[in-house]
Amino acid sequence: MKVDQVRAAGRPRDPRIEQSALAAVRELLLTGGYPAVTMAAVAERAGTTRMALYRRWPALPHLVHEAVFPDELMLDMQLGADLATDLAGFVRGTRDALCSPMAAAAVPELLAASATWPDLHAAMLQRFEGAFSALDDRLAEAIAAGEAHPDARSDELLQLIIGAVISGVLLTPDELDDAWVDRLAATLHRSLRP
Amino acid sequence: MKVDQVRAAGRPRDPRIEQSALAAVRELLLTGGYPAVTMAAVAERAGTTRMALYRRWPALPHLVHEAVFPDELMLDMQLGADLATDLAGFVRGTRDALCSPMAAAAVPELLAASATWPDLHAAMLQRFEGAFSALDDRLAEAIAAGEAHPDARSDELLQLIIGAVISGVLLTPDELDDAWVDRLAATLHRSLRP
DNA sequence: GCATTACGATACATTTTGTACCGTATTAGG
DNA sequence: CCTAATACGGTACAAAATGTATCGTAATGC
Repeated sequence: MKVDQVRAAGRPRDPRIEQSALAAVRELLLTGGYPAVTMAAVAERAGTTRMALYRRWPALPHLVHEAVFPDELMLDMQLGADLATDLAGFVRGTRDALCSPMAAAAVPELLAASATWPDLHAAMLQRFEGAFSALDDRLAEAIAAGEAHPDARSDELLQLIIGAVISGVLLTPDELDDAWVDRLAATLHRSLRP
Repeated sequence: MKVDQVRAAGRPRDPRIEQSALAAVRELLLTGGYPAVTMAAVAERAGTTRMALYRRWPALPHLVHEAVFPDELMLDMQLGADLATDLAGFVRGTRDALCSPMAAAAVPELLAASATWPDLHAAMLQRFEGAFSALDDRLAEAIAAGEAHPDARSDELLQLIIGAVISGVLLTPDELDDAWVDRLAATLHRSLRP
């Protein structure tokens, strides 16, 4: 999958700087929230300079995004149960990914920054690709089994799940407990009935 | 409703400054997006100084919020039809309020700023109070008429509507047409069936 | 008249960003 | 070995934005 990069001439980048910078962002997010994350603060805590950061990321939101969402989302879901259980798993995974203290501190600013940097917008969407295809497969399976009505759309379902989590974390962040997850999953399940 | 303010001593504030400042924010939002809205730019376009703005609003997001959402939301909904139609009206009104060019430019930044200013968070929630109580009444009516199942919750329904619109405007802002509204309303209607 | 507040204008410190150097270090390739 | 290319740390600088302060003047209530 990963192509061999053409070995660039000149001194190679120190790989430890990238790791220490990402770690510094995570620590700053948890201790001081997004306002504490500045290029200067990250560089100082990572033991390097702002120039080394500008070489690696075009702007602060890209660095924050990579620190908070280094991989695809919701890889730990256990699908294969009945539809209601799998839906609850999707909702729980989405909530856990977007409502952790670190994500809650970063997500609103990342969403706002997406208006300025379209590539950041695309990068955030890309993190949901795996979840989306899994949801798409699971919904097709449910439709084939007669457990969901044929007009149900996985993109609309994903939009409802993500939207409920986002509006929840933005508007009522203290109420997103497991009972909330189960209620939302039950509602979505009802919306899929044939 | 409005209490007579105790007439403060000293020179009264020029009411035209407040109006011209709010108008300046709206113009700047439409022409240059949120990055173009700064205290200096607003003051210059409004024909006043930054000091006059700082006297009226504690920070820029409060000024933007008042410019974009001066009143309660969705006062133009026509309820009283069947549940499916009224749900579509709710969804359409929410979409129109949050997806206008001005709102789309301001909402993400306002949501991010809510983390810093809790009063801004409360002010945004307050704009939905009228819509929430209307939705609450309409849902209670539907439950009484047997059109919705008794466990349906209006707060969860509102969260789904707002969330779908927000995730839509953040993730796929070009697909929120009337067909999208109708599909979402139909899905929500299905989720409410007894 | 006096106290109080608003206004326009200006000034100042602070923070953050983005860019630009400099000398030094590390690598690839001739 | 020598050169080109790039990274690194350190520093410097300009620009923008925020927040606070000051000054003389204007408007209002008591």
